[in-house]
Amino acid sequence: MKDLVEKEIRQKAQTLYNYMDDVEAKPIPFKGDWGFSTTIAFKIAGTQKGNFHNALKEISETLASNLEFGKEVSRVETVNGYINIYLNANTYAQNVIKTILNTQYGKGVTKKDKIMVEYSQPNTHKAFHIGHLRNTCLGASLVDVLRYAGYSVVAANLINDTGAHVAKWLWCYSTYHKAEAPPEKKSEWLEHIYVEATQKLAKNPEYELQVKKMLQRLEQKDPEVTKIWEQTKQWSMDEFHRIYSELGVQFDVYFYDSTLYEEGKEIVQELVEKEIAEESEGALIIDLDHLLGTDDVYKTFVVLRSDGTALYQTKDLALAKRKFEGYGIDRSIYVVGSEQKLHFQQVFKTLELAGFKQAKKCYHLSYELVMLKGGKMSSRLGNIVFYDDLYSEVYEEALREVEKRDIVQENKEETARMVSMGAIKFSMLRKDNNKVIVFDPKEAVNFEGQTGAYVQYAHARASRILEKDAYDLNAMEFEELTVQERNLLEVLTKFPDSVEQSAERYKPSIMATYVFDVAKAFNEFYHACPVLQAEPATKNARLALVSATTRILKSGLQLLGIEAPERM
RNA sequence: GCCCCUGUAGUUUAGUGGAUAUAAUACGGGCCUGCGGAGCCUGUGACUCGGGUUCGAAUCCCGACAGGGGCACCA
Repeated sequence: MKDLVEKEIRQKAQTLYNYMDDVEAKPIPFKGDWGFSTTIAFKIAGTQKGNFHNALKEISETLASNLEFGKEVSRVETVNGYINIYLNANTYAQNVIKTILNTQYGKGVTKKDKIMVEYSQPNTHKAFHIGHLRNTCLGASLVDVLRYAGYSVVAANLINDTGAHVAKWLWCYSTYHKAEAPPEKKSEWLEHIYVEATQKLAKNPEYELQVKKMLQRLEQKDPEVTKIWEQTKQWSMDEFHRIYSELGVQFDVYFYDSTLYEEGKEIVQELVEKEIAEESEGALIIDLDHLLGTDDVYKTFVVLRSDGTALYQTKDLALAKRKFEGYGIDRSIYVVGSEQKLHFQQVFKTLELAGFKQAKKCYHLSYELVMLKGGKMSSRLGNIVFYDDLYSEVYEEALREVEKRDIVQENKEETARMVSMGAIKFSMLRKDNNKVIVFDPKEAVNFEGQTGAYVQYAHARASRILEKDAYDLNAMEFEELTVQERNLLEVLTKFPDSVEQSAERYKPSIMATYVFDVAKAFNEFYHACPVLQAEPATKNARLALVSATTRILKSGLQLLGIEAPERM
């Protein structure tokens, strides 16, 4: 409908005023008025000479009187230059509900771009913490949102299974924990050894040499080291797969650092031959500012350690190429924390200098950190909040809540699982990417207000009504629509736009906010408008409306990776 | 010092140039035995400051101020 309104305005603006730009219709911002509004008269008046306000008045009135719509529009009027198009509520409501129930509402048209989204990127030999959780929720949701918006998407993960942190871990393990097997909680145990290594090195810097040696042996595929590495790495991988399955996250491709550094080193050699990379203090570097003619922006970029071992950036150069060459993608998105912004600018600029054409199609989707009240999480300080601990705490709280209600007799554990997972994911997604999340344990176990549980609850309530009676779409007839019905319907019609916005701007937070708005509108409707007790005609119409609402809630939640329980 | 991000009710937050700034939470006051009170209604309360662009600025530009992150062999 919005499209139709926009199209009609665009057409008349063209024929009457030769106005070629795009036209946007927005909802009339006043409570109780249902329809669309456009500010086009302001824009046309702005291009004309003479008195602005006279022109504005004349244009808006001429345009308004020339607009022609079908029976879904009740009237058109102008107010201070705004042109308001009021909807015929009953007819429009019927069409909206039918569209929602009979089509894949909000599903974008198939787009030609194939996009790779790389996210999660856990480090083996370390624990999965709430920082990874934000990344993983964000990436997983983005994949779903982009797919729903019509893109073809490859979900990729990069396992950081080699490098300095692994060498540090292996050193500590083989000198102090030789042949030790992990306990049941592998994740935490792995992390402990890493922390122990860091502490030992801080106290005795002379051990650094041993770690360095370990890294070299690892890269040279020393059989003894490789054997331990493979075994211990597997423990990490087991944990990751368990966690991904709990989160309901799936990847199409797994990349491993350990399979990238050799190719990375070759690329570095080419860069040396092209005189892009040069030697400095034994290491190979790229003086980006010098090459690009900038001043202190891109800094120097180290691409190979002085002992010949690879860095993260060495591998990233190879990975960028492998993505485009191996998967036929048009765009490559890296979901990585904002603290690595400079790193990716350096990687992409280097690729550009090296003549890699798709360098401009690489995009670092940065998001802000998850912090604690006291500041950053750090292994050294031992203040990391692990995913496993967070989950069990929230789960216990959800289970206590569930047990208070006799509506859920069976599947208490399953319901608690859905609710706790929903709470965690929603809290990770509802904020804008570039805002810091300060993790608060009290807030994490809260199921009131702007939370996943609130949205799920609305869905459960709506589902329960539908269990109790059936409706006939063809006989749907609204009498006078109540404010709450109109408001709910208006919110429902915004779904396609929210999908598109989330996808184009890479912001699942838009979908989270949207889904909350739907739940809010539904709860208001629920209290004001009886469904099952209403007169037959109204009951039928309201049942259809409730049904449409559950559809949207479920689809929206799904795009966030959140399940929609029917009872809770 | 340089680069990036963020400044909106006490706190958390929506808002990619349009009318009366969106919610949550906290605090105060209410909700009839009507589909489930993880809910609803109601009151109090906000655009960091100074310039500029524009018919119109929370939104764009410039400059302050405040917080966070990054800047050579970590990822």
